Amino acid sequence: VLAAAEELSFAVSRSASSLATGRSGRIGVLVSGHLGSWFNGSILDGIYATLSADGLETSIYRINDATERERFFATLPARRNVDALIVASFALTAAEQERLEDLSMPLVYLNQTVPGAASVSIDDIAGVRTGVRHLLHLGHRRVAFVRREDRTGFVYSAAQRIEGYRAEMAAAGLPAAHQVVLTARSSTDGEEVVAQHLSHETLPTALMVESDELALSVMAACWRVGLRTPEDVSVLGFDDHALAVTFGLSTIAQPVEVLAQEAAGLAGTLAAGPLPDSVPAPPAPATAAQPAAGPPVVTVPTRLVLRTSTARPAQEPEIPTGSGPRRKAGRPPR
Amino acid sequence: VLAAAEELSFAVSRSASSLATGRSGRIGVLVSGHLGSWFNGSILDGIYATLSADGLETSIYRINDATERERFFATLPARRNVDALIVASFALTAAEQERLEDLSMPLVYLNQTVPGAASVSIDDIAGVRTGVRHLLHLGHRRVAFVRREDRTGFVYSAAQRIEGYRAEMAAAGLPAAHQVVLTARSSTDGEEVVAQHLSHETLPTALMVESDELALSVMAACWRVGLRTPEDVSVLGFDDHALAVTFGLSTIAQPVEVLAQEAAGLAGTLAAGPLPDSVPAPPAPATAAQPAAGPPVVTVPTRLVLRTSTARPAQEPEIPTGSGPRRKAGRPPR
DNA sequence: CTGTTAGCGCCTTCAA
DNA sequence: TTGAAGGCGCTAACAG
Repeated sequence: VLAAAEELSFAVSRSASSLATGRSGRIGVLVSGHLGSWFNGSILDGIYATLSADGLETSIYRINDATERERFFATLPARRNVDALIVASFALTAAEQERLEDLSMPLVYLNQTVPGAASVSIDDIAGVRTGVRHLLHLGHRRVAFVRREDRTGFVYSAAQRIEGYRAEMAAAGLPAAHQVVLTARSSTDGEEVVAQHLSHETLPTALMVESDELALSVMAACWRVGLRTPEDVSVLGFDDHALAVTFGLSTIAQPVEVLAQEAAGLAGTLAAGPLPDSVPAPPAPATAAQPAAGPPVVTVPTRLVLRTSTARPAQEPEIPTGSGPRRKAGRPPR
Repeated sequence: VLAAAEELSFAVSRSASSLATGRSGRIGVLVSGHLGSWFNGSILDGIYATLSADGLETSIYRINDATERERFFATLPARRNVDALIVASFALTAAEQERLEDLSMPLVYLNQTVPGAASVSIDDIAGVRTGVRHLLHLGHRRVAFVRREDRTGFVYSAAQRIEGYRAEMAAAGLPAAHQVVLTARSSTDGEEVVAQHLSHETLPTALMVESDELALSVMAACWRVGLRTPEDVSVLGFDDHALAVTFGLSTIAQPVEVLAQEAAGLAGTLAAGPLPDSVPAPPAPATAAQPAAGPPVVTVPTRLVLRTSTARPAQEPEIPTGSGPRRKAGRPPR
């Protein structure tokens, strides 16, 4: 009997087994934007890898614009079709978060912390602070931050990164007046950034860029007009995009594989837990004992990766680095 | 009644409906390698977009190594879990193709033509021929081809591209002796390519590179050693990677969105056709009339996209371009 | 045209 | 330990 099954390479129908067991063996991933973008692609790959190792499938829910966003939260297509949902998208509104609660299935937020919900994220602000600190320690004082305009109403955790810049600059005694923010309209808008950079009264010597994609575009635009990196300007990115290594871009690495693995593992575990009541549960009585520990909130560390786009500024800084012996100026190490 | 359903944002269970109807509303996509790679990501995005417009879901089957490859074809997990399969991976062996036939579900090959099967692909060879022709018309004679070593037993349609180079060079009266092939070990191995390039007795003036990813790596390596593009060497890529525009890489554009859309549309249509017999059909009698037309085989055109990495060679070519009046040498147009 | 019912394929429970 | 049966939620066929 088994031999025959083997012979015909019988595969169980997930539909039928799901109907019988009440679980679909599927984890949903809510993403926004292009699936082929560096972040989405990497996250998807990591999630797929760890889920498939557990025999689970990955279901994608992609939201590209306001209409799709509205419809997703109106119809909640994930309901009863996945066992858990990983939210790896823009920042949700409170109303949207509540709506997802209605799903009565485990939720895992990725790069987005929600009170009372499981999440796994990096610390965007700490990451940027590390990056800016690195530039300051190299001797830079005129450090600009390069950000990207918010797109169509979608806010990402990356939008917080500028706060890390502000905080670290302020901590170094370089408050608002010394801070310079350059703004790109899109991630490929390096030209505009260089234009703003070159228009500034006192040329920044280093650029902390919100994302690698934008940083690469900025570097390319620099080179086009003859600005060398790091000789004329240091450029530091954020993400560790696949092509950062190709172009020698120093960056704050965001460990997407770890992020994805943690989120997927968590989602898988939670999904394997007790089945949610099929009938909408009545509001929990106020007397119910609170669960001892809240849902897991994991933060994975970022890491500064030095390549060849950052170095000490060409001129000796006017302000000494601070404590420690004053070092002799030398050629920045390659 | 309907109001109540609306209220609770009821969503049908795909599992149950699939069990009842015999169709899962799901299309499988077989891919290999990293889901976040430019090609996989773009294809997935396009497929997802057109499928979801038809209310279909996308199921990913990713094969990363020989073990996974073997297991996929042994267990055929797609069986009974998707309504059609899009094969967007390495070139399948004849045995593997036959195995997929066992699934008795519609198959659509993407960038891979299989006799008797539906497929949608670009013409890799014609694409490269166009690219090489462009370089020859610019006046280049010492045109090298840059390829990537086969990885672990996975052969991709891109491996044929070198044939386009050979053919076009030969057609231009530049046979084997004039042809130069540089080989990279990986897509990020530009250094090695430039090393080989600079070691060659007579320096090629143009490089036709198998893929944009590799071309970007080659350009970066060129710049690192002071070789300018296109002044010192023209570089032409293949794909139209998202970052090609950022770095001004001229390229043969492969319209992935179209590819994906066609494949998904085809798969959706075929999946909507008659249900396959659930009992394995007996071998068709030899007398059965052949269906009039074979399955659809669509070829989508590639397109030369000129940016700033290709130009006329610095020196006047030794051999005149051929027919037509000899033009005066001038600065290559930017 | 609306209301009822059988059954899709699998899992789990209960009986043998 | 092995075998038979009910039901998961939905659809389609059928009866009213």
